[in-house]
Amino acid sequence: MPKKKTSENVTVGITPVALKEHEHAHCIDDAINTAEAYCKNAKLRFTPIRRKVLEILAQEHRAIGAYAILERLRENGFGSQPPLAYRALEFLTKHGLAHKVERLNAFISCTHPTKEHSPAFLICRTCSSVAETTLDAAKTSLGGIARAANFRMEGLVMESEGLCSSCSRAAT
Amino acid sequence: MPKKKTSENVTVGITPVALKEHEHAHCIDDAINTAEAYCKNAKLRFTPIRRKVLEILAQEHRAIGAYAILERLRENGFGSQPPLAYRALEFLTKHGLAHKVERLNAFISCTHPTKEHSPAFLICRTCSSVAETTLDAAKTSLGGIARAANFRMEGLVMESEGLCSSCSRAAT
DNA sequence: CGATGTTATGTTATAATGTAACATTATTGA
DNA sequence: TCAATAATGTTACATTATAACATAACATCG
Repeated sequence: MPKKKTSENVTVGITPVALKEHEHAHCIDDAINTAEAYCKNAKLRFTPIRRKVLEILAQEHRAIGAYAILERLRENGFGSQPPLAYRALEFLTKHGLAHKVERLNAFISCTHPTKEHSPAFLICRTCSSVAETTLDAAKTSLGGIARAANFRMEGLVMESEGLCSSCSRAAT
Repeated sequence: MPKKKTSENVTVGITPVALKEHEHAHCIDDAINTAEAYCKNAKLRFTPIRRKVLEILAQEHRAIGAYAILERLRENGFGSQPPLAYRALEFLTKHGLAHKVERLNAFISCTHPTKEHSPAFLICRTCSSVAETTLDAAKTSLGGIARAANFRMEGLVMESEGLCSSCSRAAT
């Protein structure tokens, strides 16, 4: 992350949503609260381990690998067998509360939960920050090509690796 | 693949380039010939193992995992240690002669070699066919967002999973 | 309540994917 | 032909992910 100010107030350095300087504690609270409300409404069980995994993810605007999550789980008194992490991640991604960043084989908490969307990511190769934005898959250029080919799109992975604004400036 | 006709003449069922019924032998020859010319021109070494890996990839309009490639290499008298496959794949992807499909952790031969491009893929979840098309990364919706955020895009992963035309029809 | 079906978790084992590191061989170019 | 570079051979291991089955928690309906 470009500039760390305090553990509570972090500069994130990309625009979409993980953007700009912000009270980062809000991100975590928002993610948890939104997930809680969403699960309650949809009659899904927001269990302790699922909550903890989302908390872990929401603590950073970066993607985190399953085994790193697993380590954090262990530190918090949960078991440390891979299925624990993968099952919680499956639940969170299935319901749009988190996403997998394919390019990194790692996971990130969603910054636009509840909204039906195709996520897209800007991944900084220097500071590892990952910013999420949303797309209408059908309106992308690939959507047009798919339509012309009678290909029925069901999911879209769109991720760009490069340099975020801060790191790009620093690299000059 | 939607309909197999003969080993030489295969219906591929998506439009972009792996499109339509075609003399599939041409795909393989083209891939090899283009790669050979490209390497000669760029003074790169198109070694036997690199050639064989490209041949293996070009035999299918599907993505193939590194270990499946490795097995094919072994059948052809090459060694079967992972680095053999990964090094050849690194060479081929670096020079745009093949691509990695991130969603599948697998590789596919490029159908638009030599042209500088951002590849994009339509992946059929039923028949596993993968069709490649090209994009101008900067002109995608994510390109616009990146520009607004001063994010310097260096690479783009764009992959859609869904149903190809044939499988979509069959699923009705 | 209590039986029962369903969902989630615990646990072991293993599969699949990918890389580091170093030795040897081949090729290039002075 | 020598030295530098690039490619391959080889061993070992790191990382990511899942199968399979047992137990526990929860829901709900009689």
